[in-house]
Amino acid sequence: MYFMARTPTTSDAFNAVAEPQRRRIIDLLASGERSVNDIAAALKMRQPQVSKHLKVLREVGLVSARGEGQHRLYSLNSEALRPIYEWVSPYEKYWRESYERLEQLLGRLQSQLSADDRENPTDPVAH
Amino acid sequence: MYFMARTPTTSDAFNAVAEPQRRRIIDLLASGERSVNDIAAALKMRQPQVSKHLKVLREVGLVSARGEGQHRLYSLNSEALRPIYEWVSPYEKYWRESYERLEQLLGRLQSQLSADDRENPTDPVAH
DNA sequence: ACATTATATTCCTATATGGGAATATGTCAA
DNA sequence: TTGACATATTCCCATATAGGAATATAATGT
Repeated sequence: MYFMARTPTTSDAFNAVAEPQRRRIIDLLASGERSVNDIAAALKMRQPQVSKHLKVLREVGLVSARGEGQHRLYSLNSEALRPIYEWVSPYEKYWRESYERLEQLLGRLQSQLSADDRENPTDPVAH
Repeated sequence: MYFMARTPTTSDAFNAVAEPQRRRIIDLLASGERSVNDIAAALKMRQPQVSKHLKVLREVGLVSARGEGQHRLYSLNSEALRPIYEWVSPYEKYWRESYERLEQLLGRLQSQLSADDRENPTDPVAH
């Protein structure tokens, strides 16, 4: 294939959850099974749009539908989020480490300041 | 605005990392600063494409460039991945829980089987 | 000034959206 | 069968790609 445009949303979970509305749907389904109209009402979306998003989510295995009856109950398959978690979670330690460095620095600055205060105290309520 | 097409890749980190090549760039930068050509060589990509991807990553704050000189050294700002981590990590417990349930079930099945064996032993090597 | 090297930008094009609107399909109940 | 309701699909359209190729811009060394 000569032309490779933007990766389709159905190519993997990363692309599927890039769309904010689909993340809202996933978040809603985390609390349990829901019908299409339930989802549409809860998220204030139109039914066809919800159906279309659910189709994308189904194609990447993020949700599955139970019951071919009048209502179709969609449920979350959180396992499909695993590749995202496994890719991103190793990075968590980086910002946690830099936060801890900041905390330590702040602690050192504070003890430095109180040492200065004892040597050269200033009146907290200047008149 | 009347028409809202697919969310731009520069709208947030979710959309930026949906592209696999950009994830490769991020993974490479995790090991330290790199110049554009370094990245292109390491990942076997063409330089203009790398520059374009870096532009997207810059616009969402995922990388920053140091030095306006001949070489520009790009470095990762992992903090920008935090929204992704914070969105996805609560789901980790779901599949861990279902894994633990499977493990427990397997354990119960195994002890059940050994109990059956003691009551009704079978020859492991039937001739 | 000039060549060299590094990086960024522009133009091109096939593809893929996502929402609105309308419609089709499917299922149940009387 | 005929409604009534739930869900899926189709068409439209403006927007946004991502890579290839060529070119522009920028900084450095001699």
